[in-house]
Amino acid sequence: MASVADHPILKGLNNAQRRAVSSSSATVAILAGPGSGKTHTLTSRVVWLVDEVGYRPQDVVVATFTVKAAREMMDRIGRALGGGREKKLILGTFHSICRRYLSAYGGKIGLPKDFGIADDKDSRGIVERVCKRLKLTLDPPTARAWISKQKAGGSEKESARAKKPPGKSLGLQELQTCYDEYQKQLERSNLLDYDDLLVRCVELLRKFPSCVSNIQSVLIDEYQDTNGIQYELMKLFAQHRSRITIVGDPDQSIYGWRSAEIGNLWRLLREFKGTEEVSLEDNYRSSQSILNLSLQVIQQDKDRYKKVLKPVHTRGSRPVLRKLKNAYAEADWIVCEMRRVIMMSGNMLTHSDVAILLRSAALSRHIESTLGKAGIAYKMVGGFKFYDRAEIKTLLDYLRVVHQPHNNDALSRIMNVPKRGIGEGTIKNLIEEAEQASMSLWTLLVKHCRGQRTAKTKITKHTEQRITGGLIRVIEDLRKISAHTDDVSGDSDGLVGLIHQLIKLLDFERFLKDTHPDDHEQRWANVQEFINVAADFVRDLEQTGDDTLPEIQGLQQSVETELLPRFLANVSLASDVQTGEDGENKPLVTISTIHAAKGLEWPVVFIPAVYQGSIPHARSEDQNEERRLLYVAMTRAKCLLYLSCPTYRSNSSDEPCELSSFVATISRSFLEKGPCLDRPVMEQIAQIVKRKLPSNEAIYGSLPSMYSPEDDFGCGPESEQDNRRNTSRQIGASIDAPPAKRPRLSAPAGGYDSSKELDWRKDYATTMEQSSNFTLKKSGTKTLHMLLQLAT
DNA sequence: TGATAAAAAGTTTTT
DNA sequence: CTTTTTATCA
Repeated sequence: MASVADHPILKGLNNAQRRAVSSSSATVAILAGPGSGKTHTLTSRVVWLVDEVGYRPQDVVVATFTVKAAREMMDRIGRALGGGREKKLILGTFHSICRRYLSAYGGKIGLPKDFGIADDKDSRGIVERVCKRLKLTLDPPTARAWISKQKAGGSEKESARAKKPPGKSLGLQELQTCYDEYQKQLERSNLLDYDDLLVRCVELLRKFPSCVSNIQSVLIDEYQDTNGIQYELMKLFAQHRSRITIVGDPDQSIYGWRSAEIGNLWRLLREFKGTEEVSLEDNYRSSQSILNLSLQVIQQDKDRYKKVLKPVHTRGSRPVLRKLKNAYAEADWIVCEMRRVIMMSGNMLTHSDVAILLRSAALSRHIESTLGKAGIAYKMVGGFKFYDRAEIKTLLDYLRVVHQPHNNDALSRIMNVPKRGIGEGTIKNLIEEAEQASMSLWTLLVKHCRGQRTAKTKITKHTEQRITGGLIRVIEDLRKISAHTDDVSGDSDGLVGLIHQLIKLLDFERFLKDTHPDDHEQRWANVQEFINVAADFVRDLEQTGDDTLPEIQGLQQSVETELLPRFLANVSLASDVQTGEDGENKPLVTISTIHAAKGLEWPVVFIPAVYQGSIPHARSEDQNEERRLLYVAMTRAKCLLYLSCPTYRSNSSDEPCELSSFVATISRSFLEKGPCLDRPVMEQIAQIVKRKLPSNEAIYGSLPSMYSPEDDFGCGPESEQDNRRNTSRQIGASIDAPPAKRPRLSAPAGGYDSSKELDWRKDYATTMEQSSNFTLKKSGTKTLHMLLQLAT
């Protein structure tokens, strides 16, 4: 026993955590609030199971919900385990694990070998088409949501959720027809949508349990987010030994809209008697006052499962609820306050210690442009996706057609890109015609152009030539190249070569210049970046050999040889592109959606737009979930937490804006303005972040003279002007100059002595200059490339 | 029939 | 502020 307690992995864990990590129970449920070290505990248990219990890494399944969480976990386990053994773990998001199993064993359940993955856009397009063709009176998005719900619910009737057939039985009938037709379409294009990955994997593991006969233990992170089908998957993965470890927090369940069922927790405890429950009660993250206030928010939910949260840190300063005139003032204030905090900490805190968390990605616009103008570098997490940029999407669609010519949707999207004189109507007709003849669009086109069959849709000679020469030819040439990339070990830049060739054949740079004269450089840079991403992918795959499943005796698995399908799958399943290694040099402020911020923490957190309609969102169905969302956001903060709310909406009509009901009743518990940041306060912060606070001399010496160390935004002599919207933006450091080519350095408003400004502004100058391109461009077009520019 | 210009409408969260 | 629909012209 004593030797067990001595294992290095248990060092630095508290008693409850140790109990969870080293538990010999078959099933372990770790329930704990934010900041209690849940993920750390889970990773430690993985290490424990491998190192101490002796399971082979390839016999352990670890499932997460986001790609980011999976990467993070892989990193952490790797560090603790060493020897690169973590790479053998079956670790990833549910979706990526399922994809792996399906490509290895999908043949057993009649799945074609080279199935593709239908992303959001594909599936939306298909549903729309189906609705139109069958003349259904359905709202396509609603239908799609319904279909997804059906799939995600799981097949076991545990969830007696026959609750809402939206509307009448007629509606239900239509939905069902739409569902069937949708599936038929997917099948025809050899595609699986996100939900299908899970559904089909359940089918596989149920019919062929031997695929997972090696699995010793299954671990699930963020368990409160599992939906019906994921619960089934979990059980199926664990079907041979029933060894399951889950960690979760019902208060942080924020994926109900994705059919997550909190009930899965009780279900687990019921179905697996003798589950050891461990609760982690110590909160290592936040100051007492942040924790108290977050608790006040979440406790408004009367039905919740109550948990203990014991702060280990000092009281800290009270969170702030700031009211501003409008969203512009709000953004300006954030910049101001952020600077104040950093200055008053004598740079103990930097930009990378600050996060701005948003209910929806669209809210980032004001903030991004204000940060840009203030010359503050930032990174945006969630929201925009690199792979969604038009030019990248086009290239990807070409690649998808190369891989799967029968993917009608991808083909129809690229048919007229670059322009080949085929209009929307023509494409629609052709698809329709192919549909009638039950062949794919590709087959129809090829047949037509070879003269084996004349399409009844009119195609002029000229366009026909362009299709033959420009499209069919390109695809077929590329397919030849692709065939040579077959073995991974051989030609290592096969994939990259393929992409290069594609770009060359399309004359893509010229195409971009022609179609986007204003910002073709941007877009071309994105294309270059895309090539880099592909190269990285190839390199990573060669290094890690990741993605493969352990061999099981007596079981034939088809080996994934081709690079292209793997790359495409990776793209569909990755929400963002890895920016990791590049961005770390410059401290960047993080802007993120709340959803994407789950599991992360920052010393300083801003939550703007805390108003009715944003949190809770106007379109949300579940108030409690919205409240939990706010709770998640608030509990990301370690030391300083700021909520803010504009009094007026800033879209054309200046309607008044109502404070979120979640904080309205407790608004008196907040400070109205940023706290005083004197020495004692800063020392508490230093203690929480475990850094050393610079001396008073160092802090105050570098302060601009006459600098007011208070949060007096909007109270100074300038405040009169703030009433006009356009001038209200000038607080952010650089904008009171007339519009210049490059943001000019000038004194912030508010009556400081501008002659002393130079010293402290020097730090910002470099980023400011580099960021000029990004502030002057339309703000929607920020790209990875720009971030890289900022970073280097 | 397709491309271009002008007008209109639309914005949650992720795999 | 942007994407999608509609009208007009070639």
